[in-house]
Amino acid sequence: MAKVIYWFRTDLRLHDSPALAAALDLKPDCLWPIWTWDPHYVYETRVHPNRWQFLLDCQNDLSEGIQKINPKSRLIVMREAPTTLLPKLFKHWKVTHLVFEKDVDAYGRERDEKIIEIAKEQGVEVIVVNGRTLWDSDEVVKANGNKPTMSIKQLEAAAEMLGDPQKPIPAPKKLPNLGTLDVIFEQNKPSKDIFDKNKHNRKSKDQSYNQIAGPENGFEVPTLEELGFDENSATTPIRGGEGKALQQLEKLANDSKFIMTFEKPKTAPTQFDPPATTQLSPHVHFGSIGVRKFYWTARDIEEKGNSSGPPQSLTGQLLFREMYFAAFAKIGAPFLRTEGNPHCRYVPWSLRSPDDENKKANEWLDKWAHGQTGFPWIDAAMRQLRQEGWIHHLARHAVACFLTRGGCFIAWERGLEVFEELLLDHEPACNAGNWQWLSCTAFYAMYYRMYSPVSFPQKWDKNGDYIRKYVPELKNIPGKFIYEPWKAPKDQKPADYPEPIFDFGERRKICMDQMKAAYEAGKYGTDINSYEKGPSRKKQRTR
DNA sequence: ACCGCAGTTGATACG
DNA sequence: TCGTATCAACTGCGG
Repeated sequence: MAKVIYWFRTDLRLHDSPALAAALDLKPDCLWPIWTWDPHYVYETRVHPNRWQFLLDCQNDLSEGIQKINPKSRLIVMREAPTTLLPKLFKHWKVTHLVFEKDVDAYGRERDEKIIEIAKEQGVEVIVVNGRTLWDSDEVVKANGNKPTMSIKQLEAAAEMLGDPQKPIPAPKKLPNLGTLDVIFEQNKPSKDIFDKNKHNRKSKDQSYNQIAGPENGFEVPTLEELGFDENSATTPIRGGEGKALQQLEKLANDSKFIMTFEKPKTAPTQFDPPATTQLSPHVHFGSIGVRKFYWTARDIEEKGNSSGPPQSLTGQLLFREMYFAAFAKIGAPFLRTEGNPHCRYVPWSLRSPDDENKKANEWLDKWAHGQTGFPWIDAAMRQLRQEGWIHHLARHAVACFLTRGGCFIAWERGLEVFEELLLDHEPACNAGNWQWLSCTAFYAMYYRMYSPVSFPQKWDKNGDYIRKYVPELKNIPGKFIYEPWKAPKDQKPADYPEPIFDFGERRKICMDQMKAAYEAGKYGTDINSYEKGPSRKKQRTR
């Protein structure tokens, strides 16, 4: 008689879930679909209200989806950290099995190892199933000679060895009833001195831990109000939920021309109505779309036509995600920073530490983060990001290059933190990997290829319609000045738009020279304690 | 080993 | 006003 907890994390869906299928294979007597409301996410991760809203959408939709299959079940949200909560549930609810989807995120792995150990002690069987990625990232690493995948070629070669990803499976038709929901134990509240990284976004104190089963005592999904956010704080039109995700995917599947001709570098970052790419990334992050479902939908159509294929095609984009997951899986927590990361080049950026008191650099960072640099293309992208939680991939390239090697020369980790807060699709592996790519510290090396904040966007948007939408101060400026308003004559220059923070041409040269010097020094994140005088990595390397 | 090539660019010169 | 060639000059990869 199996009594099973299915632990939902970043797999907020019923379709294409090999882990949920494994739980149902146990033919459970009862099954608890549980979400643990973890202080690590609530306080220790930067999350904008836009992303909270998306997550709550996903949870509400999932709970409804479960109830549609079995009206006597629903998503059970319990407000406590999993490492203290699950052992109590095991004991008091007489749980026999715990099932969840595999996670290779540095925090996730540590959390899951603890849980697995405790479960073993209590005689609870744990079943972990790969589902978040197309291939188990640990298997990818093994197939890559036990090394992190640092190029798309390496990922493709490893994937070739592992064979095609599994085909997606349909949602279950039946779900078991819930077991007991008696809470005959104390709630462990988050420590009082835990640092709340989201305090600046809250109107009032977070109330989500008041009761373990929520304010209605029904294990319900929390609300933005409970989290202390103003009701108008979620400004994005992009909403979550498996239902929405499947609709979006179906629309995509019916547009085979879009899929067959898709080449990421050719899509326009300035296009906004509708955007030039699928906007499925937040669903991929929260698991409201299954990555296998997405992959096979795209691949079947790519193969029927004359698609360019990976890496530029739609499936290619998912392969980049696999590459970053496998790199993170192997490198672990140091992948999220330069320090201690043997694969990340050391560059003497400004603000290498968040407490660095470089006044000018801090001012530039702040203006960059809030879309006030005086470069309309950069500001438009950063304002769209803050407002909507999503910008096109190439816009991310442009603003990331601008903050790091192509303008401000500020440490990529400072930009990563801003993206962590604002992106709906924030995925630690992809975010860190892309910041390393754009700052030319790993994955990519052509630092002399620099995005111009003036000429790059003009390839797609000569008139600057994108700027006019997101930087309303410039709505009526003539097209020939829209990317360079500082060149406009006084009477045509809007008074409420800032002057540029620097002369881009000058900064371009300074950054390029510094990057050249950093490449010649050849030091990496593991040289960080000795980088002023330590031996050059270039000379040590035997290749 | 060595060589040539290609990779999510920009500025300029040319017909 | 275009499209295209060229240079700048790093790595990983394949022949």
